[in-house]
Amino acid sequence: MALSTTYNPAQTEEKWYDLWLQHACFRSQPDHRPAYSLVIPPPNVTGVLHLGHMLNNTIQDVLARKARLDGKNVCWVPGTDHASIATETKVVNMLQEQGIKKDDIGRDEFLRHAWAWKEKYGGIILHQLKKLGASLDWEREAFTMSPELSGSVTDVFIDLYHKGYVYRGVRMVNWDPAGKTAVADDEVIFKTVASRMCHLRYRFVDRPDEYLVVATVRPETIMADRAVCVHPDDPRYQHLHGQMLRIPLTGRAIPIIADPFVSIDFGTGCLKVTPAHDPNDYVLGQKFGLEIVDILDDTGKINEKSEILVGEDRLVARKKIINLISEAGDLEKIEDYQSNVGHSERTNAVIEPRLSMQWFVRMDELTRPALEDVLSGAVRLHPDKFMGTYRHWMDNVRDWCISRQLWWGHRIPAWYAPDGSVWVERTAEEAAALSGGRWNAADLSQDEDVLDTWFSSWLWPLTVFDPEITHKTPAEANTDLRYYYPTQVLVTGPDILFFWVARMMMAGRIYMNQIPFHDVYLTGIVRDKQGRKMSKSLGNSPDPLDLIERYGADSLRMGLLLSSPAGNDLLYDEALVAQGRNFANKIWNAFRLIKGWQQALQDARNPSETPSIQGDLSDLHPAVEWFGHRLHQFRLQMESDYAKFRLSDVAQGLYKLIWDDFCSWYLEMVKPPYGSTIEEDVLTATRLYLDTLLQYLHPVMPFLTEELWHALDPDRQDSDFIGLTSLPGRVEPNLGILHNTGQVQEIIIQLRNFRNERQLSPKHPISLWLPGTPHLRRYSSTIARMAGCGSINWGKPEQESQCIQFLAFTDVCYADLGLPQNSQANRERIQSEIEYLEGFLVSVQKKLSNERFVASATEAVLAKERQKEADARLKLENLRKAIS
RNA sequence: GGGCGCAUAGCUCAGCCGGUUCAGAGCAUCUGCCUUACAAGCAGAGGGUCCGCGGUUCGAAUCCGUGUGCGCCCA
Repeated sequence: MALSTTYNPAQTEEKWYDLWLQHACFRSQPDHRPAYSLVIPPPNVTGVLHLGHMLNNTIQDVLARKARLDGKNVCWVPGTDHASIATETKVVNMLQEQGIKKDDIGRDEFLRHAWAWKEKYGGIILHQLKKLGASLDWEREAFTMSPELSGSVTDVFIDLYHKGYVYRGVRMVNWDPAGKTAVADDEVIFKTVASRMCHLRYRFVDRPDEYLVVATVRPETIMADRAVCVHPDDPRYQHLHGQMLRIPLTGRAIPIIADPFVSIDFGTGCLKVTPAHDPNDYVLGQKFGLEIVDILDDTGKINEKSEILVGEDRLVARKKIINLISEAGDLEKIEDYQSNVGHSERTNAVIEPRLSMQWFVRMDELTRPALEDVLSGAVRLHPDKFMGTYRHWMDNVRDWCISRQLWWGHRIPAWYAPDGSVWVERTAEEAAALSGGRWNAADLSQDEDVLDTWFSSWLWPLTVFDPEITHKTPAEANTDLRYYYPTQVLVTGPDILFFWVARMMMAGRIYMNQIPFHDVYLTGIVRDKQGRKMSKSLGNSPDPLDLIERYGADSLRMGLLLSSPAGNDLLYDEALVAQGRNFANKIWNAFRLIKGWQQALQDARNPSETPSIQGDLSDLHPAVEWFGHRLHQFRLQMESDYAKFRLSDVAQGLYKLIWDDFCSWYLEMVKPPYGSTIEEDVLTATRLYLDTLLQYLHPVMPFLTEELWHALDPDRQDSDFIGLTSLPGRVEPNLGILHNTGQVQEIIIQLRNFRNERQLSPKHPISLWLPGTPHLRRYSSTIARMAGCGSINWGKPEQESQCIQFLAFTDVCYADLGLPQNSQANRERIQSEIEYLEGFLVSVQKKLSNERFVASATEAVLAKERQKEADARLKLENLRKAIS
């Protein structure tokens, strides 16, 4: 059977994923093994699969598969998020295309449409992750609005209400006049917009010829002004405190107040205070007991309280009022101005700060443990540079507005009686009961609003395991939750560190009195080569499924991982995926080579049945012994990288271990001379090494490794899986052996270099003189073959002047290139090396003779310096001997 | 305006507790190779005043201050 020279991922990937599912490889149930659990950040049901998902889920899959190889009971929970506002917008738009308006069909009918939409499109993005190889436990798939999870959201609202954490109050919220809903702070996008700064004259009540000039970009709100504020230290206005001004047009009298909030040098130093329409003004209003007058309705139109321009949209009113003020002679001037204006993430409407009755969660007490868990290291952020930002946010957190004027979501379980009293319970009946018989269920009407989506997803790591935990004590948690909680690690983006991660920590403390995860791995954002975010409108986002089809999932995973240290943005370039593909191909060809050796051996005689090495390892090719220790050494490094979540280093390490150490060195070293077959024990060792490499690589490239692991040993059945094997124990490498082979490599590299410099053909024979150390003698035929040496001799050549000398570590070697030797040039080369070493030696000795250095440096540093000194001395001695 | 972070080879980055055989990796570039696994490959090479300035230190890419530039979050 001739194997293709290139690896074909398409043929293998689907086969293995199906087999993995058939044999429930990713299924997890509590047992005696240690648990390793992680919950997927649930993608929105409206989401479109993009490279960010690929990166995020590759990382999770790598961690999950590595934990399986470590013998852990791995449970990776899949699921989706109902994404209240995004989904509602989508469904509204869909209905609009059919000529249906949300308000015409009513809540129940609308929700029927929404559920139908969710059933049709909701799971697509999640299940596309199968193509990536994601080892999720599909039997645990969850949805934030499933009956079970919805029940817990309602419970939490009721519970926190009765505990006093949830309250209803008038607050300044971000009002989206197009969506007619309050939106959260994080759903507001600030854009720089060209606007106009209007300087208006506010005339004094008792002397209409005099006025103060107030600068504002929102002249349409002057009717709601209730004061003009100046800085108490501003000398221009100090004598005016307490005097009265008239608002232009309406003529209403308002006081001049003084507060240090106002910046003296901004505008004219006079700030109009509009408590109903600006968050800062609201605070001032509270402080000074100002009346709150809201002149906008919920669609952003001016209402009757304004007295003028009633019914106009606020943006239209702004233009009109400028003319009116100008006609009244109260317009001082207009300047162009750049202002930051909040826009709704969903509708793009200009956000209005607006006072309204909303539900809130009091945050002060809840943030404290969530902050302490991070500061104490109970929850570790990777990379930890985000701790500063995290702390700042937690120290300045405001109460959380959790009500949304939408239908798609968890409806707030609050019931209003005709007298306006509120009863918070699951059903109208329970609410009536709570009222102590004052009201019947029929008297009560439920709150029209739904809860913020984060108010459900903050329960995610709890309720995917036990949806009833919210009305139980931690000790009463079900087996799953007790076994899997806290989860090991959460992989998500830093942009939702607060909105989601911090809140999960709060919920975890409340309901399990435990952190929800030990580690938080924050991924970067995938950007294009120019550093721009991937976006649909730019069209710079490649289709991940198309990439998988063309390059294979393994290649995509490897490519993404190679270039994405934790927390750093990833500048995506298709060349990365191609690099992954080339790597897959490299391994494939290494496999072909070994398979070829095996075939040749089989043709010659029957290979042994059991893959175990018969003789003493040291009798075999020295490279066999070396690579074993190289694997041990790598293993320790890999474990340390995993422990520090340095997955990019894991991937890079594997890349170099396989490409350089295994393919370029090991396989070339043990390659049998042309025409002869390989030694059986060497072949066996090589197959075992490849087996181990496949195991190490499996978390990163699951499909390829599964395929080759089976192909390498025909005894393996379709029901055996590399992902279910266990990594071997860790062994300390023998550094002496690694050092010795390193010297061999050094010699070969130097000779290749001489050859390249002089443009000598690989066939051009070189004679070599090496120190007769045992390891060099064992490697002599290998060196001869790999460096293209006709002969290898020991010691010093007789015809020294014919040769060039070079250092391999501390030993001097001689090579006769068979060319007329320019001994002068050679001498100079050695001489300059000696000079460098002498300089180096002096600097080391200076250090070692410096009392302050010896006194303050650690023992390890001192030992290192002494070793440097000894090495340099030895080299110098050898070099001087060589040219004397 | 406030807070946080970043600035190392053409590009993307690594350099942990300060110690000079550590200035490194991958990619890209250049040179030579169709060498019996792989041209999606093989063998080599070049390339950096570690953003500027000042300080601490026996010693600074690494610590401190400051300036500049960039990014993110908040107002």
